[in-house]
Amino acid sequence: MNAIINKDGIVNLEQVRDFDPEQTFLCGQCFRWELLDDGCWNGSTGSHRVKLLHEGLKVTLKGTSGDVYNTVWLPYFDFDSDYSIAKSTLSDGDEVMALAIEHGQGIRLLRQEPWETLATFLISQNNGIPRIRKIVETLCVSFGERGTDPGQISSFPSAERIASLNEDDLTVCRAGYRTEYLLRTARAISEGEVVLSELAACSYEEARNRLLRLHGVGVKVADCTLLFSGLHREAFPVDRWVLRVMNALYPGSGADVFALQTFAAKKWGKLAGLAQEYLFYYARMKRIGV
DNA sequence: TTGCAGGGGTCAA
DNA sequence: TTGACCCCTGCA
Repeated sequence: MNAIINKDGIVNLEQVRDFDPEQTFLCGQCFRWELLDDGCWNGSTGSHRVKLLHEGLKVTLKGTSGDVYNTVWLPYFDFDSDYSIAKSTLSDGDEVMALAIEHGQGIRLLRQEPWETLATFLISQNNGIPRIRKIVETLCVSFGERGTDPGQISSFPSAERIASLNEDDLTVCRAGYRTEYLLRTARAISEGEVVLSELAACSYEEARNRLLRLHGVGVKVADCTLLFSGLHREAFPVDRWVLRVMNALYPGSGADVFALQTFAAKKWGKLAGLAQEYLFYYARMKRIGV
């Protein structure tokens, strides 16, 4: 992949393989990217915003710079990873997986900002996608930092910013009982009870155990946080969808979360999280397990 | 219009 | 292991 960096805030990427923004943004790992009328995707991570246009093997990023691309967007999109090796490893001797990869060939696992990922999946629990998007958007618009240019979106509020609020302030988000989880977790993070930047250096099990100390964070939210922030790609989040899908595609793989995660760890190891995304996307497209 | 079930979980008993 | 939790959406 080649990156051509212009001075006017535009980065042109050529020969971008294994990337389809629709598949990547709509496979359930993020909730803030939106498709605009001009065909661009508008999104953000941390305090950085960008517009993305995808045409064949070309990707154009607008509203950024060479430095920000190299330090923020390149790792965010996981563009420095070669997915072809992972794909051939996963599909070797596995027809189900080969088919799933064919359908979701452009999925990339993002490396999202850990706090934003944690907070978003805290909000996602027992909730539907449109409503998750609405709550996250209200949170950002109400408490994030606003971009200076017209059409730019608000950034995700920091843990410290949310920790400075109270439950009444957050009622505007209409998150219900999740408000308490968000507030308590934001306070715990800002007080250093769990240091998110240390999780990458921990083993997967240790990282997960640390997240589980947070009030409102269970196994599902912890695994989503570790997988979708790129901290531990072997995480295999199991929700009711995954449970149904796995039992439809791999009969006997497990009747509960623990059994399924054991199956996934044994079968896919460090690639378990990626395998899950291909299977999940495929199952949703084909309405398998519905 | 109203009522009800269910949603990509977690906590506490 | 089970019910409650907030609140929105879809459906009858």
